[in-house]
Amino acid sequence: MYDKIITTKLKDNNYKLTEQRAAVLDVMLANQGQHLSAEEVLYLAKKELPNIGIATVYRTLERFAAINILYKTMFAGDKYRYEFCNDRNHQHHHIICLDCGKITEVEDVLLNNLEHYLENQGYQVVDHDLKFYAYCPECKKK
Amino acid sequence: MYDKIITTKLKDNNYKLTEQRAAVLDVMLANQGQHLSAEEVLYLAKKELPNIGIATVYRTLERFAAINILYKTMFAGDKYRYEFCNDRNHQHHHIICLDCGKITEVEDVLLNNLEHYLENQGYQVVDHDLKFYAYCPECKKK
DNA sequence: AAACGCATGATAACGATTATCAAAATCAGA
DNA sequence: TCTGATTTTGATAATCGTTATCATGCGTTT
Ligand SMILES: [Mn+2]
Ligand SMILES: [Mn+2]
Ligand SMILES: [Zn+2]
Ligand SMILES: [Zn+2]
Repeated sequence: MYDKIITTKLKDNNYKLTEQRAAVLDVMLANQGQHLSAEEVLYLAKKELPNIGIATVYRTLERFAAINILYKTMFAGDKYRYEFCNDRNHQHHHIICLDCGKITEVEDVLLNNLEHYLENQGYQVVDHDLKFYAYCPECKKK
Repeated sequence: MYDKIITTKLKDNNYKLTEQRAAVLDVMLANQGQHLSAEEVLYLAKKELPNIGIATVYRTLERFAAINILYKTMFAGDKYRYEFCNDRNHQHHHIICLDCGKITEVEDVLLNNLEHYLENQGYQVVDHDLKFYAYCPECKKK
């Protein structure tokens, strides 16, 4: 029922798909493109599984992020947010509007140069995280 | 006694330089290139001013960051770190070694392209924050 | 059935930051 | 210089996201 890539990742990490984990996964799949906090995931998952607890949500999000089913990031130093991560949107970055808080996404293209440079310096780059703080077109007009 | 740029920024924001604030500023000036937590700043500032309190340190760091005397950033989702910010190192980015945790710095050069692109899209980019997670040359050898 | 191991949920603990508030210092005007 | 207003400070309480703990449950293997 789930995408083959997902079930493969789960199996490769011999990772049991309990009903709690399925509920979390369903929430994340149903909200692609959104950046949900653990509390928001709990709220949504309770609709499918009313007795699920916050600890399980945290544990599940953490593990899904570890096997790259989810992308975990923090935008404003307050709390982590999670989004479903397929191979299309894997490396993308965020523009956070300083006025309305809206988050939009940027493709990862021009960073490859910089990474290659660092690898020539002897680094082995595993990941990067780029955020732009800006006024979005709507807010800029005001 | 302080750089003219600093005193100007303080005056422009009619910002009184109390002995507590001077102690914090001294700590940051004496530790350029380091990324200090509030707790570490407190520890160091107490050597100059033993009665300074943690609340004042937080308040002072916050305000110095607001007028761009300090650069405030968070590396691993745990706590904020601060570093002195002059006009030379203003826009730079960090490589965090996933093994030893060492932080090194990257000049900000290749991001201008991306920013220009976003500005053409109607954004007004104010700041950006880029972190690389990598193995540093020493740790890569192991 | 018994023993094992992993998963769960309730809740306590943690830790960084912020809020509160009374006291102290500083400032502005008479 | 007195005086009242304003700002700053330090102790400490409160907040809040996250992690740790632990007893319970449940599926699997002997
Ligand atoms: Mn995103
Ligand atoms: Mn730095
Ligand atoms: Zn906006
Ligand atoms: Zn290293």
